[in-house]
Amino acid sequence: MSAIAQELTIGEVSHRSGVPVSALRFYERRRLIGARRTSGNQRRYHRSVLRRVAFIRASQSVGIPLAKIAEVLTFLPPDAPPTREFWVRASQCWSETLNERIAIMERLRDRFTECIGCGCLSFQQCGLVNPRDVLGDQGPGAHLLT
Amino acid sequence: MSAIAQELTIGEVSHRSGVPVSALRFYERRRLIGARRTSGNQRRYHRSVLRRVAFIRASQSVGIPLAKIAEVLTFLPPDAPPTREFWVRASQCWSETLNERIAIMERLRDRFTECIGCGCLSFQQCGLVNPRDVLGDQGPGAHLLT
DNA sequence: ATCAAACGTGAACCTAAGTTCAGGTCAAGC
DNA sequence: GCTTGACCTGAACTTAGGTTCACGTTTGAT
Repeated sequence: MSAIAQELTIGEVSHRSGVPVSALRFYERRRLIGARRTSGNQRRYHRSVLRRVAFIRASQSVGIPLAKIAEVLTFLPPDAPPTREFWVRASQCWSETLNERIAIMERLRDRFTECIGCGCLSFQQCGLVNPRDVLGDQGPGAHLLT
Repeated sequence: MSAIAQELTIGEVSHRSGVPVSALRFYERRRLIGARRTSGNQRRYHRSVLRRVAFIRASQSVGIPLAKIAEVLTFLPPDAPPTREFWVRASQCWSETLNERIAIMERLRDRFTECIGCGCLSFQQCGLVNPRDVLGDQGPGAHLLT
């Protein structure tokens, strides 16, 4: 399969990471990953791309949009394993975010429970249905990040 | 503004709820809300639509997709204030979901922190980058719900 | 009776995150 | 040296959740 030791084809990266080939190409267009090309224009990946891809998927799984992930990935040296420095920076970005989201959801969960208690006679005044104090006035959708 | 007491135009609902008129019409197409029509085909809403809309937005704010919200709204009697029964049912649906999501994010946050400690020499074996045990094999995106 | 503001409709457009497809090229085992 | 599976590209399509637009009708205050 792989010719030169340590270099991976897109199929190998896909298989090892569980991420579809189409998604890998898509991430490349969005500049989240990169690869050198063979003389025949095929992609050849450095092993470290597996870590990048893993990082991307882990981040996505908590709802972080690709654009944000791309920003954080600029801390990661291309074609090299993630440094401790990278982890410190990424973690600063992510865990603040995660903590905020956790807090938002806990508040909402608790308010739901309160609403049951109160029978929601005061629905319109109730914190649950006026979550602006928590979420701000950001329009529709799940504005947990962005 | 309002002619018959308690009936609201779409503009009034929009203004009071903070939800754009276009979104209200969109929710109607998705059968999340409804309204009677005047002889001139304009929408007239029962006051209770404000509660429905508030419920929709509160639910969306924690990432619940409209389709799921629509399901839960079938418990809500049309043109009537939410009953205690409704709250019990909705809360059963939502708080299970919220608890799961909170748990997922806490695990991921903690793993991020671990990764800093470990310098991620074992990145590929690390729980963070192989979150399938947590999220299952659901493909891309934030599969926290659905 | 008039007239502007508010309302109505359908169609097109938008972002995110991809997937699918058509048509063509590369590479490696036999 | 040939063949087949893997790879390439760009374009079109998808779902969610809407927004924007063009164009026509209703309302209700004066």
